[in-house]
Amino acid sequence: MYAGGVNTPDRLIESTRELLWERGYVGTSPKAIQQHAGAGQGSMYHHFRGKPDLALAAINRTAEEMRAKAETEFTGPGSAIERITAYLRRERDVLKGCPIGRLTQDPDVMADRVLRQPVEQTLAWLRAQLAAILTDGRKRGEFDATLDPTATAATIVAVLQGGYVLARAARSTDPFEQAVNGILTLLAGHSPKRTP
Amino acid sequence: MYAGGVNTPDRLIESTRELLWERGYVGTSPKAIQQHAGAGQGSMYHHFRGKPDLALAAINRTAEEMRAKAETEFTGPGSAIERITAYLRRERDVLKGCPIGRLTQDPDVMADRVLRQPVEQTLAWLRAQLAAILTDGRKRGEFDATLDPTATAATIVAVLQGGYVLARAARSTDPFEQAVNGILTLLAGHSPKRTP
DNA sequence: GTCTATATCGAGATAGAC
DNA sequence: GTCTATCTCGATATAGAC
Repeated sequence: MYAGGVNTPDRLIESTRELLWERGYVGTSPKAIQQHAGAGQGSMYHHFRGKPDLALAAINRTAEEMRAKAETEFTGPGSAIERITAYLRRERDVLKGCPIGRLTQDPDVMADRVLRQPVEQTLAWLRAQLAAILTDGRKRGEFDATLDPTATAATIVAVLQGGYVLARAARSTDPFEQAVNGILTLLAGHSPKRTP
Repeated sequence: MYAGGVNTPDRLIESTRELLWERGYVGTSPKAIQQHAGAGQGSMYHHFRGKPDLALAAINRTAEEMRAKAETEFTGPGSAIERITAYLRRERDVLKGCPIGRLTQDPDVMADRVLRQPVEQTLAWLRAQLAAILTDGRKRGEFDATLDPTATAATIVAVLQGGYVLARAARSTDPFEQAVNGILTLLAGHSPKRTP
């Protein structure tokens, strides 16, 4: 109830965000949203045209929030590897997984151009940002020349997304943390300063 | 129709496997399974007690198949890095994702001990196998001492699972392949033979 | 074993009163 | 803006005939 929102449309959006995160699009009913938001049937259909409309508002807000959070770490102080470390080690609700990534498994979301778009864009943006940071780091001599920024960026985002999957399967954050530690160790090994 | 099975129970299981893969547990109805299998209502409920029972049979079969396939690559010829490469680069239906990993996003699956178990076990087994291969590789001098087999194994499985997510979001296999290339390059960089 | 009939419930929405 | 009534389907079965 009262999912953080001030007015009814806001509470409906916040409730939808939470339910989409926990149960996905297919598993979330209008009725469940209404109950979670403490809003009536008529109220919901007054403010939104239906489930897809409400879901779009929820997904957009989540995507925006995700980018804003990542941006503070990406544009923060420190070397490339430090900024990437800050991003990967940020406090997260690991067992709940990624609210955007999980939507890629939702057939009704992926079948809808409009709902799919923020998912597509957000993950593409993440990869691009990390690639830029890696390119920057390579210029500053943090990584050797064999490191491909685009490929490595995809690897890093994949480790996050896959780390969530492993954590959920194990019902433990351990595999997530191991995966993050693993990629950071491997990245450190690509420093030209390394003495084998 | 006729989802590869010979008899009715078999066709029902195969149909369930395909639908679970495409639409998940919540998004798959008994009716859809029956139509896909070309079986009637009564027929399905004669052979299986209901949707969870049928799903369990389907998930178990998928899990078994996944382990069998991975095992041929893990126990194949070649160095540790070669076996890992063979596993990661195997022909896959990348855009469909991992039929086991996707179940971690299914609230009704994760809420059921029995349905959850094969998911949990399969991914744990994968990590353990890769850790063993990495330990072996380190003993043979393929990797330097800083490489942690358990952490790196989690990273590798996460790259796969996350690579699927990125590919689905982009509706392209490119990010998957980039992620795989990225992790393989990073692993190669951890060879003690490397001259920086 | 398979078929059809029937039952209950929830999903997703529209209509019109207040 | 919000509420209640109502509607149509589909989800998920059970029962009993064939």
